[in-house]
Amino acid sequence: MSEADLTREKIINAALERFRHYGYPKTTIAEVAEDCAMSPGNIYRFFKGKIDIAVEIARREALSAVDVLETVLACPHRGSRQRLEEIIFADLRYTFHLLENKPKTLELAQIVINDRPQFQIESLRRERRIFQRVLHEGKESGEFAIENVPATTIAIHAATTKYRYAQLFTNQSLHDLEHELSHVLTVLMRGLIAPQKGELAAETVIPPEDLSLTSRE
Amino acid sequence: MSEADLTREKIINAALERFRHYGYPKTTIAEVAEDCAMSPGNIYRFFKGKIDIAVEIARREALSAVDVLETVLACPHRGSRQRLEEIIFADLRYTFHLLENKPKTLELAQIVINDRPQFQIESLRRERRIFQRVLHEGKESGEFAIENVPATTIAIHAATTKYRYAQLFTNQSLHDLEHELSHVLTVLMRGLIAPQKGELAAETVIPPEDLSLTSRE
DNA sequence: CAAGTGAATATTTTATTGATTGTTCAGTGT
DNA sequence: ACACTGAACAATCAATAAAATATTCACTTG
Repeated sequence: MSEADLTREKIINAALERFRHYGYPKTTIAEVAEDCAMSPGNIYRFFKGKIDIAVEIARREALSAVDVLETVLACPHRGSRQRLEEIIFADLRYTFHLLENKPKTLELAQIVINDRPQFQIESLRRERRIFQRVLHEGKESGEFAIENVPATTIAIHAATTKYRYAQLFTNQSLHDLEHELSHVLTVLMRGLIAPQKGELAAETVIPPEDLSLTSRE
Repeated sequence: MSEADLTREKIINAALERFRHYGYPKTTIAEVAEDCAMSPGNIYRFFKGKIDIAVEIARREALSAVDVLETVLACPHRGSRQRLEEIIFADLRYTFHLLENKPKTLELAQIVINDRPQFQIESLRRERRIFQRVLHEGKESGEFAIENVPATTIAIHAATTKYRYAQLFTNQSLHDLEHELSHVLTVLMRGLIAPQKGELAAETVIPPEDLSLTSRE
């Protein structure tokens, strides 16, 4: 990593700390510069403006959120249904805890999206790509009866909107949301699973929470 | 209707006009009173405060929204699937046009919900009750294979959250949303419909818009 | 010349204050 | 007793002045 890149990282980390503690608006460039033992002006050799530091931080947060889902995806599983369900539950739990433990993260994301609407669109697209992998694999294995994988991916993603950053929509408890989601998934899965001579697919069971995925500190 | 009730109605209508034109915050009690040819003080014999006038107006709006869905429900239909789908599409279209044509209505609703969170909970509950009627009837007729009607009602309602006041979540066009919703409904309906020896239920077709339901002026 | 400074400037935020508005209530007329 | 008034008071808002901050840039430094 070049010298310049290291300086850039130093700035990002200093800003991250400040944003987490005091929030984006109350963090000044002068403070970040001081934390990095440099002058305010020098920040601008690495970032076009204050908002661009926030964009970079939010971009990394979004990528690490997708990483959590990828980790779930990588776990050995019995079938596509279970994989898909665990990913959606992981999404609910990860975003729920995020808003509970690091409320400034949401504030930052909203500020970034306000300035760069494209940011949200791309984050959603990345997430859908993971869903699509599972749906595709489920279709190949014959577990899912899907005619149009991209359209169905969008459908599953849209139908579970309420369970991403759920606190934005409702003040239900996580426990409540998990129960509700299990009912949603029961219907969705019955709609996806290849019909077996008159038998109804089983109800969704709430998977145990994998605490190793929860972001701590 | 008693004399007092008539005065109350006069106040509500005057306030409604003002709220629609100028919004809640920029409407003063003095103005509403003047429109009613009475003194500001007299308003308070009929409403505890300014916010309570807004609550009453929002309550009526919410009831008339449910009425629209009831109207759809009352139309003669071939089956429960079609009824349910038309209700959900009507919901999307009605709320979409509402936010497009009467943006002050949303502002008012948000102000009311902010002060009276219970208001939203009850509105959602009223809507779910309509869904539940259709699900129940579909179960009785054998068209739907549902074990737990209340839980499934909650599931269908939650899965279609994105299509109520959609502009709050996305800036997709109505046309886009209708397409997306048709995919969501395809999966949901396959999950609801009693399985028929290995046959996949048909894809959802976007129903024609019934313009008589659109709120005009 | 690459890395950085810090004072100057433009923009945004915050604090202050005067004006407006929501609400109350003693009082008027019926 | 009832329907209502309008002035008084408290709470809120809007305008603006003051302060803080983001950003630029001419200028060191190594």
